[in-house]
Formats: sequence, C-alpha cells, structure tokens
Amino acid sequence: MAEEVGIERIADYVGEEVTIKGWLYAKTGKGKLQFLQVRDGTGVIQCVVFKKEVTPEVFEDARSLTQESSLIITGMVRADERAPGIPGGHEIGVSDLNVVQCVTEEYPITPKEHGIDFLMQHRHLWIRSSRQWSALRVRATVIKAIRDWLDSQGFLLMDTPILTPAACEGTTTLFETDYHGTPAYLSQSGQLYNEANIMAFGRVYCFGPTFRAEKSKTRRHIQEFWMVEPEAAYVDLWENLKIQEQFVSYIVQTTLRERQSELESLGRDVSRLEKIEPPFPRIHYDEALEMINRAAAKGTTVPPEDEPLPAIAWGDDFGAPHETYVAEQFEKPVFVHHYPSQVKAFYMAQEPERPETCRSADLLAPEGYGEIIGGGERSSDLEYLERQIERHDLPREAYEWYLDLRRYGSVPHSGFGLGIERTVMWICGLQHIRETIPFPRLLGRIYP
RNA sequence: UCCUCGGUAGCUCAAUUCGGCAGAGCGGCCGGCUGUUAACCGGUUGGUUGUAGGUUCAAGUCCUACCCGAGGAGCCA
Repeated sequence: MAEEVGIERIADYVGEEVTIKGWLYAKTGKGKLQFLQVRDGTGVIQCVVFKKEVTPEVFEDARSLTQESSLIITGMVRADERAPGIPGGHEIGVSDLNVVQCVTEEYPITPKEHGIDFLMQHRHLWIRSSRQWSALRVRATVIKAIRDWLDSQGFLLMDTPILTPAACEGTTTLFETDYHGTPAYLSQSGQLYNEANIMAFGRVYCFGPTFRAEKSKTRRHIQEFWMVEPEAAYVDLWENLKIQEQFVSYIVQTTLRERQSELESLGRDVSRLEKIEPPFPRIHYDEALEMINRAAAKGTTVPPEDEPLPAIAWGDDFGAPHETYVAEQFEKPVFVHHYPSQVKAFYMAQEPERPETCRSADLLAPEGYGEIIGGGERSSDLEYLERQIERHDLPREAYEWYLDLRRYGSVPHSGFGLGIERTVMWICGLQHIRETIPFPRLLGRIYP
C-alpha cells in the first residue's frame, strides 16, 4: 500500500502515490468520470475516478458512493489549479478505492442551505462542514498561540477551581450546584485565585471554562465559554496594556501564518488582520464618552441595525452600540481605560488623582466584535477593598482569604481576561459565537 | 425578564388585497453525460401546514391560549 498521508501536507507528494483515509464530503459525477471530494480531518481534496483507469468494481463503488461514506483511497497526487479543496490546487487520480462504510440513510446536512435550528440540532454532524471545521481549526491554533506565548514570557499555568464557594465579582448570575449539601457555584472567573497564585509564582495564567447563567441571547454570548486569565505581580496598568497588545498581536499573526487555508475558506479579509501589531491606541473613558456624545448629537447610526447611537452620561457603562462606535474609529483593537469605578468590579485599583475612576482597561476588537479583553490593575489597599466589599454587599467572610493577600506582602499587580470565543469570532470574521466552539451551550439549548 | 420576527415535504421556501383542489427548488431513487466546482438534462419519490380549541358550507390563511425557534435589549468575555 502507498504511504498514508494527511491532506494538509498533500503538496509535498506531487507525483507520488499516496493513501488517504477519510470520508466522502461531496461528489459530482459526469458519466465515466467521477469527482469525489474527500476529507480526512486535516483537509479536503478532490479525487478523480476515470472509468478506464480502475476496475469495474472500483468504478461502480465510486459511482454509487453516498455523502459521508467512509473510504480509503489510493492514487497519484497531481497539481491542478482547477481542483477545489482545503487547501485547494491538488487532486488525486484514483487507482484504488476501498469503501469502509457506505452510508445508506440520507445524510441530513446537504450541500444546500439550512436553518440554524436544524443545524444546531445536528451540531455533531455540522462540525464536519467546511466553515465549522475551518473555524474550529482556527480555534485550536488560537489556543496554542495563547499558551505558547504565555509560557515563553514567564507566565506559569496555574489551574483555578471550577467549583467555587461564592461569586467572584458578585454581579453576574451564577449556575448553582450542590456540593455535598452546601451550595457551590460554577466559576465565572479564576481572577481572585490568580491573585493568590502570583504572590507565590510571580506571573501566572489560568485557562479554562467559565460559566455565566445570564439570560443573554445574542450573537456574542454563550453560557459556557473559555477564558485565559493572565495575572502578574509588580505590573501596573500601563505595563499590563503592553503585555496585552503583544499577546493579541502574537495570536493574530500566528493564526494568519498557520491557518491560511482555513481563513481563506472562511472568506476572511486577512488584510484587516495583517495590521494587528503593537502599539494599539489607548483612549481614556472621558475621551471615549466625548467621542460618543459628539457622534450621538449628530445623529450617527451604528451597524448592524443602523440605529441611532444613544447619548450617555458620565458614569454610565457603554452599551453594545457605544462599543461598536468607538471600535469603528480605529483599524486596530482599542483600549478604553479609566472607567468609572462604579461600573467595574470591586477589586479594581482607584486612580489616586481621579478617585472616582479606576485603573481598568477593556480591549475592543475592530469590525464590531466588541470587548475581547477586560482587565486592569487590582487594588492593593486593604482598607479600600474592605469598603468596596461592603459597598457591593458581598459576604465578607468569603473574602477573608483574599484580604489576607493585602496583609502579607501586598504589591501592585495587574491582569486581564481574554475571551477565546470572541477572539476566534473576530479572527474568523464569523457572525455568531456559536460557531467558535464545538458544542456551544446556548440559552435553552443543551443538545447535543 | 422585555421587545421584534417566525413555525407548511428530509432541507430551504411559496401558496394572489379580502378564506375556495397543498406548490416549487434542493436532497433521495432510476437513466444519460470524460473536467465537475451548490454541475447539467430527463424521469420519479415525497405532507397530521408547531399544539389544543373556536368561527365558517369551507381554515395553511381569521380568533384565543400554549409550545418551540431566531434576532435584539439589559449584563458581560
């Protein structure tokens, strides 16, 4: 038998006989000539079966193959720019074909269009389709880039618990579960534990699933999502931003380099991504507010609904249209820093000269993809934190350990959380977050 | 939780202001074709119109309640 190769490396085998093990993705026949599009998990390639070049049995097998039948194919690799595929440009002239399983029931997902409900009910099959497959390959690369960069920059992976005794930030709705008779909650952030970890390890990150039980039903929300949260001791707000812009740029550039075929198959305009490198613009909340209200006064509208941008008062948090408007003004992601303390988590450090603001920063992705990072400098002031816990009506006893961190060697420190799915959505140019994770958990949907 | 839109064949949809025989394309199946790209051509297959009730000679269409889905708001990553 010829050498078994992966389709993603097929260009290295032109002129050689190879074996592909995979599934029939699509087929068009033209009498004595059959075009099989075969996928093997690493790519899609066109395999051509000429009646004269194979045995009658093989030709009949090829002719009668059904969508998603599993098969093993052997043949000669040749370059041909007419050939579709991921990556395209090569095809296999089939000499032998072995049907592993011929699908006899109709495969539900045809090459025609389908509705979202139908596709989501068949998510376990939908992930075989090229757009889903490409996006999930990009996701894996984004995650690898994240870990490679952090590991190489001295951040140590420290896993934080998923079952937690209390709300981390006290604002969002949590999933409650039973922990041997006492209530426990699925983690919405590893943030507070990370602050303990940095006092032991200097620079750390946690990377895992987080859970938000809000009844959010938009293209940017899922109930279970993955977040990477780096945290570092002796790092202030401004150094934190430098880390973030290098980090995000590395993720984007690595994906551009390693997932060219997938981004192309997604139809992504990569020229927008090629521009993503440090430095990113930084604007103060006051400045952003002014920008928004100036535009609102002129009756500016924002996509995707083209509704008028509402004016806001100082102290208000930005809504989705405000974020979109601000991000639209820049080609790169933009940092908005020094939000009013009242709209941010209790642990954000106060700005000494403007105590009503905090040393926080959000990173807004371009092209309307919204907030991909939330972060900032954490308060190292014990008394301020005690007051904040009271002000936010949080159970003091649950935070005693956290306050200990300010009693024993408190230092300035910062961190941030990057949402994996929103980042993948932006890099892939997708319209909905549900396509960025294999099995999304959406409001009212937990099958399959 | 609130607002908007929707539910008709396996899938995507149509069904004439104002109620009158349930349709098309795709898929599947059969046949034809040596360069297809969501191929094409001919034939064929296909229905509890989301559920329950009501009005009517007659309901996919009108009325009531409910169920399910989509998009958005708030909140956030």
